[in-house]
Amino acid sequence: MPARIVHVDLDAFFVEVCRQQHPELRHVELLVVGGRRDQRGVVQSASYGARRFGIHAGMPIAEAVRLCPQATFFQGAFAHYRTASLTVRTVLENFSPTVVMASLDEAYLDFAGTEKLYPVSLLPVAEQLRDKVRQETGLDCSVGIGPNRMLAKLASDYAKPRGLMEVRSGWEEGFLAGLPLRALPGVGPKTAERWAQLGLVDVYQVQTMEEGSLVRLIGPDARPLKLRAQGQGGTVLRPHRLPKSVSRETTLSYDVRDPAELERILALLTARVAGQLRDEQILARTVTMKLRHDDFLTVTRRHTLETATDLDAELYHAARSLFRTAFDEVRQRNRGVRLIGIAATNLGTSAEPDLFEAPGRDRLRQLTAAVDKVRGKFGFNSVTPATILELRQRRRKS
DNA sequence: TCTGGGGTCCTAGGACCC
DNA sequence: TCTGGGGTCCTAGGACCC
Repeated sequence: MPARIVHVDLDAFFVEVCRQQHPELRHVELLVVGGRRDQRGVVQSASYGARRFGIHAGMPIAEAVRLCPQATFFQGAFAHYRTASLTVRTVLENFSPTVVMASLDEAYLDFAGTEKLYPVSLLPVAEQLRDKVRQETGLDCSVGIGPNRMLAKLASDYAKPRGLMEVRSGWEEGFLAGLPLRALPGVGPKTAERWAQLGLVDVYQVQTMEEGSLVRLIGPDARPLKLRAQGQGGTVLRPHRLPKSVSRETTLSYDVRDPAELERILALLTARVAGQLRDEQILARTVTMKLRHDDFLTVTRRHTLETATDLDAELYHAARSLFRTAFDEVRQRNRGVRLIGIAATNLGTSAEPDLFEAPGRDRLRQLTAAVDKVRGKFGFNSVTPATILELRQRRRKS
């Protein structure tokens, strides 16, 4: 019995959520969301009208401005996206017990075991699902149905916007034959370009080529590519996975050369990461610090701790010494810093307390718990390191 | 045109151990 | 004094996704 996976993809999600939150944007046909027109950044999502000017997600804001100066540029709020996404999820949960959000605007649903209920096609359910999402959230979506995740997703891509598409088992190769390799998940711009240089552009070519020739042409990627071109893909949906990393990074509005200022920002980002770790009851053993020089050279430095932690002070201690090492290079190259970030990886649960905790750590933990309590009541910014306060005041003055 | 922020997964080399 | 092979952990970087 082939699996039955449904992929739901919200149409222009960020744009539509912004319209809902800001009525003055409702009738703006050329709307670009992601940043203001004078800000550093990239397009998060563009209205279908703006897309006709060639604007798409991932494009630098400055280029979008050049392509369509008359468009409205808007920066939305993450909290609104998250709320909308949770509402959609709730609607979807009425259709299947297994709903896995792949991102804020995408979900996979498992319809295994519904063969008696819907013996031939899931299209009628998909239609109900689309209408229900529209009715409950005001958002449009496209729905793809397939015998695995890859085909369900490609089907929803094909159906966009507001469409439905089902790839029944037996039709996989026929459906894929019309697509470029670039459409396959995992084939990004670099890989597509490399293969194009070798004359390999379309899925159809991979389907018809003998595996031996394909191996000689592109090497060890041949076998997995061949399988995907034939329509094979994962069928298991795994909900509630422990995250592999928790990170915060920020591109500064101007390039910074003062290490003290960067350390203050690093402290703030670290506090956010540590707060999330405690929220989710996760401990981290590895701290990664990231710097992007103003010429876009990007450097990471990481350190693995003796003992896993979720405490600001311990994470920051590691992050700061990594920063100091990495900043030497910035100085030697005589550059500024464009981006700074921190990631916690090597994660595990903090379910059971450590009976052999180092002395002194207990007090640090109590202090942190007190801070979390205040933040729980009054918001994250109600408690900040003194160094951050100074940063805020300076920003306010400038 | 001047390139976000949050992630996942993979590779490759070196240290270290048996 | 010139050396294996496998496993695991660590670091750094890169491709990719939305």
